[in-house]
Formats: sequence, structure tokens, C-alpha cells
Amino acid sequence: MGVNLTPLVKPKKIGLQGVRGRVLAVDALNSVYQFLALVRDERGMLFTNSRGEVTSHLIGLLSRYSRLAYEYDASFIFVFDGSPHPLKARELEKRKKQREKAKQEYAELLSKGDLRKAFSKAVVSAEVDDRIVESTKRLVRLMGFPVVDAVHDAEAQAAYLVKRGEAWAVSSMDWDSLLYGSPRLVRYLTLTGFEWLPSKQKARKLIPELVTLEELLSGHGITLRQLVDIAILVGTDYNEGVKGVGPLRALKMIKRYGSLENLPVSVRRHLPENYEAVRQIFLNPPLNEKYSLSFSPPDKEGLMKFLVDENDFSPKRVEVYLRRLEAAYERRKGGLTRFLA
DNA sequence: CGGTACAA
DNA sequence: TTGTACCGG
Repeated sequence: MGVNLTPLVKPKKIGLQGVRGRVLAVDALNSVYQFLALVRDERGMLFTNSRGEVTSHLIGLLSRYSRLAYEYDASFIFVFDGSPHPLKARELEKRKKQREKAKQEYAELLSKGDLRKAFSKAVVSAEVDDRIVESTKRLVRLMGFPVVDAVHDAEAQAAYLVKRGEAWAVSSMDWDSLLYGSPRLVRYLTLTGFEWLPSKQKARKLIPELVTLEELLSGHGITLRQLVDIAILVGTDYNEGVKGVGPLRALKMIKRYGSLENLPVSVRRHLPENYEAVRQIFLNPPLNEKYSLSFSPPDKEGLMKFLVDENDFSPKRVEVYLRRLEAAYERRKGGLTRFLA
């Protein structure tokens, strides 16, 4: 679930116009999780092709990113998680247990006929397997967007792409890219602007928000290293936080004492022994430096074969997505030519 | 989630 | 213009 920085951040609402013409480094599987959670029928069942393979993520990716490209002239680099960092194993185990519990509860609620509650469990049980990752990569490439593989966490690689100027901001629901030093983070990059709150059985209206690392740090008078120390106190994917310490207390302590090393021993003794290793994951993560970023026109034949022949999409719908992607590509290409001339 | 159609 | 209902694979 990443790090909870919510109480420390004052995002600026930028709306969809705020990403016009921008290149976003998308945490691809973060986006896929949202689609798997929400692109479902009224019983909470995922969409599938005739072989029973999940297609909900393909529906979501096509409609969202083709329209953002077409209507807002945005473009995307899709960044994928690599092998999980060894220190993340405990967190992954925890999530797996949560999913399994939710799956069971889903089946029970469904057999009792409680469709609304069943749906909320289906959302928690969303799971990304290898086939979903591979089909996502295949679709993104056919759409003409570059795919970048991270060594471990996609958020680290996406942050690096923004630091290098290859993308304007990271697009993700999670905060972690800021800890990896991304200068900008865009949250809630959706078209309809709704977030489903399973606990409340309600949807809340949201518009895209921008968080600037510089403003976050200067606003609190801290350094990136200190922000990472705050995260370690609160808890990250790589360590349990100190009990009773939330984001606000952590900020106060790090501002007062400067760093984890200087905390009073009463707090410091609750830190994990390997906190320096966790700090280095964020400050100095292994990166893929040999990525290639080629933006191509959409592959019409490839998309038809993949979506219509293999995944039972209606050809009429696929043509709509294709037209958007073609128009968006031509417009960006034209803009670039003008810029170079 | 996102698209569409139709109501008030 | 906003709400609501239904569909997509």
C-alpha cells in the first residue's frame, strides 16, 4: 500500500487541463490494480474473454489512456515493477493474506445474495498475475507507448525518469515516488474523477492533483533524507513503523532531532535494525539505465488481432480507440516538427 | 473505470 | 447541466 504521507502533503488541484501536453511516467501496475478493482459487472465479476482470461484491465487502459492522449494531448511511459526487493517479502505476504480472506468473504456474501457487500470484497481481492502483466505490456506497446522495466519498484524507476526530464511527473495513487525523489507526482489521473470507497459503499468525486517535492520539503523545512526518515518511522513497504508514531509525530521528531540516529533512545530502540538499508532503498535504488523510449503510432493490425480475435472486443469499439490514438500521435508528431523547425 | 442514452 | 440506469468482454 506504500507509505502514508497524506497529512503532510498539500496537493494542488490541477484538473485534467493540468496535464495537457505532458508526458507522464505511469506506475503501470498501480493503474492496473485500480482497473481490476473497479471494472466489474453488477455482481462484482471481472470481465473475461471466451477462454475465461481477465480483460478488465485492457478495457480500462484503452479507454483512459487513449482519451487522455486524444483530448488532453498527454503521453505516457508505462513503468513496470521488476522482481520485488527482498525486504518487501513480508509486506507482500501480508497483502496475499488480505486478498485470500477477501476472496472467501466474497464467495460467502455472493451465495447469501448480498451483491453490494460482495462487490466491496471483490475489490479487495484484486490480484495481478503474470498473464495480466504480459497482456498489459502487449497492449501498451500496441498502443504505441514505451514500456520501461524497473529493477525492483516501478515508483523508483518512474521517479528517475522524471528526474532525467524524460517525463514531467509520475502518475500513481501512491506517495512512494516522492521518497524516491520524483520532483512531481500526479494523483487521481482519471477521466470521471471518482474514487470508490469500499468501506462506505460510496464514490467520492476527485480531480487530478499535483504534488511538488520541492514544495513539500520547503513547506516543512526538511530535506529528502529527512522525509525518508519520517517514512521509516511511520512504516514503509520495507519496514514496520514505530507503534504510536504517525506522520505528524514523525515530522515533529525528525524536525527536532534531525535524523533517526539522533532520536532519543526511547524511540530509537523501536526502529528496525536494518533501517539504514531501508533508507538506501529510497535514496539510492538500483535503476534500469538502458531503457528505450520510443513513441510509435498505434499498430492497427496488432490491436485488432489482440483485442478482437484474441480477447473478444467489439471491432467498432476498437476502431474508436484506434482513431483517438492515431490522431493523438499525429498531433504530437506535428507539434514536435514545428518545434524543431 | 469509462461510454452512452435518456430524464428532469 | 446533473442524475441515473445500463453496458462493455
